[in-house]
Amino acid sequence: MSDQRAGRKQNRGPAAAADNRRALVRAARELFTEQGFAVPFSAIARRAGVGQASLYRHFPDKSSLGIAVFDENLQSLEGLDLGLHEFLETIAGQARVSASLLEVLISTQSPAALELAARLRALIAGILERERLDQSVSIDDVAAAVSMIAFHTASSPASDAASRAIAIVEQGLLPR
Amino acid sequence: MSDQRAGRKQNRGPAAAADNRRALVRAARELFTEQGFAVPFSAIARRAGVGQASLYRHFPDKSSLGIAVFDENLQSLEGLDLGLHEFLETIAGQARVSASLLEVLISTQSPAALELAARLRALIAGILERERLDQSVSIDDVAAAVSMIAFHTASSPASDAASRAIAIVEQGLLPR
Amino acid sequence: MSDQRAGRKQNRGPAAAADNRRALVRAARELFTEQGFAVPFSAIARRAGVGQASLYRHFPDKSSLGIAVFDENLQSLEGLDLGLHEFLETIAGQARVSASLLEVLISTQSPAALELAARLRALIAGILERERLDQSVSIDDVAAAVSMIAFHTASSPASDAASRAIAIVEQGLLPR
Amino acid sequence: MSDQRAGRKQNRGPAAAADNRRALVRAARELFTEQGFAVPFSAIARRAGVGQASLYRHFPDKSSLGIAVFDENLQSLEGLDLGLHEFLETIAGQARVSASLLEVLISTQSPAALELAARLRALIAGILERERLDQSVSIDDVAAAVSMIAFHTASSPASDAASRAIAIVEQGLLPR
DNA sequence: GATGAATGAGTCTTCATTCAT
DNA sequence: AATGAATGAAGACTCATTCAT
Repeated sequence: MSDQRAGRKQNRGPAAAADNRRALVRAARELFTEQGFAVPFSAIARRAGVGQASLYRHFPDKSSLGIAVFDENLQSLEGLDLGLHEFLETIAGQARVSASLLEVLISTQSPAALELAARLRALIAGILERERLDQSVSIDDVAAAVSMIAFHTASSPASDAASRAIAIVEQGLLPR
Repeated sequence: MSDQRAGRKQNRGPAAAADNRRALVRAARELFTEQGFAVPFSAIARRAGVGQASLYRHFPDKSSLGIAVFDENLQSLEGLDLGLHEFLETIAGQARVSASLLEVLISTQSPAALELAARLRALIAGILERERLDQSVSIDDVAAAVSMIAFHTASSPASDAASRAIAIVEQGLLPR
Repeated sequence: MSDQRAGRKQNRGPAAAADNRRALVRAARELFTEQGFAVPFSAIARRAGVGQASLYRHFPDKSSLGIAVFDENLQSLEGLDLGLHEFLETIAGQARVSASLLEVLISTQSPAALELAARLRALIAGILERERLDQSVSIDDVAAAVSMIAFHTASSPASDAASRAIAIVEQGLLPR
Repeated sequence: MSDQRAGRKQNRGPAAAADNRRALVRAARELFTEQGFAVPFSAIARRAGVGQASLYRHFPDKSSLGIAVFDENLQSLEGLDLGLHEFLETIAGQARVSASLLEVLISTQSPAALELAARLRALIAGILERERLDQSVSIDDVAAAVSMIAFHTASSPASDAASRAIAIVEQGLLPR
């Protein structure tokens, strides 16, 4: 009778920490996409193949997980120098995740969340500058547009929900 | 203190039926406003001061309650001959409720829900006619605008969320 | 506005009493057949098209309803002068109801229930006499056989459950 | 009295898993015996002294618990090389449990349930071979006999219900 | 005497969170 | 530091029974 019970996962020790973290963030992104931010916290650990308590060690609550997902999303966007239209399409393309992350921003006042909000605004500012819109379009307007597109697209079953929302909002933002 | 055990509510008999129904719809509207559509179904009975089973007798599920609230809202709007702007402001003014009702429409395919959807479209059609916009603005666009405004305003803590969203969307709808 | 609310059943007064009683017994028999004795008491009133409280007035509990059904069954059997085989087949043919009624007999000690038990034994005694088996087969044995057939047939999904059970039990009863 | 609030149970950690499983199966057997298969699922957790959710972790529904009890029963029988009479007496001796397990077999089509049914038939086949009855008595007949004995004995308050049922059925099975 | 609505207790099931190993 | 099992508190839903009309 060995010490290791069948079916019990190897305890790989500290070395697993980074791997686990990555797996958790990936699982969270998948589940936010499939089921929205309301997924059971425990489902994320299961999907990641990680123990329940390890999830709590890395992320004490769902918000902190959302922040980690958000952070990755921002990082990839920050490298792209997108135009406004592509930016909005990217948001809409991951509408379920985008909406989840906005929920986090709304419900959390942690420094980490505030920092993300600031980075999002900086990202928008860069886009506006690049498109020479920074005189006519405010960051707040674009932020509102992002929220409208994300929540609407995430909720609507219509296949053209995203493109319709983008079309309306884009015309709504541009100077007459 | 009478012989009657405190906490046990009087059974007012069938006469209470209409009162109870009204109280339930009112409580639902309040709680949808305060906490969104995700509010526990049982909380509505509690708020209405009505037994759990009575809630189920009147409304077998949360959707049917949402439909009742929606129906009242539509009825009041149908009498008003609003303009587009006032219409959108009304939606935004009860954003939490509006968003809840849209969730019902999305998640339910019952005949009652479909009828409400049709009435909502008819309401929009009337507005577009009255404003002579029916050639240039589609009902689908306005419906999407309603959804965007409702979900965004319901989610955003910013005090000017509604007016900003309406401004963007209104310009986005109008013909260039 | 008349006194009579739409959808509210006419209160036919005392004249309805006998009709209601009949409808309740019939509904009980149907539901015992379809779903067994465990059907919700309230379902019986609904099926009978009778108010909940009227059910309670006629039959204060499910046992008393079962007794009424049982009584009708016995009355029809008492007029038939069946042979043992036909008797057992009749039991098996209404296995769900038979099992329900046996449950009543087991769980109730009311005079009415005891009287039914006595009548059932008398019925069996008559059969044994007619078949000249009263010297070799005891009433208790037949009663046990009835119970075995009823409960087994009521429970088994096999299509030949009844005939198999009858065959076994019949050979088991007869003198070697 | 320690600092720990009374009523809050120690969390013994994973080490308790096997103990809990055993306690649950034992509690289920007891309660099936005392109250039949209709016993509330939650009562089993209470009797076992185990949290509600732990019960669900080990056994997602009552059927799977019934299968575990059944499995233990079969295992003990499989080692005994019983004769037909002793076999039937064993069934009758635990009639309430036997009847509960038959209910599981009837209501469930899971692979685990089908496997148990197969093992039961194999057990019967072995008995018939050992008693040189395999030419004259079918497995189906014995299975029906088991069901009749179990359900009848489980239901009947008569003290001699089991022996009477066995006597009838045994003569009914044997070749004339 | 009939009606059907009201009531709260009880059961099932899931979830966030904690803990021994 | 990871693991997965344990915990009890909610929430959904149903039922037997009672009551005003």
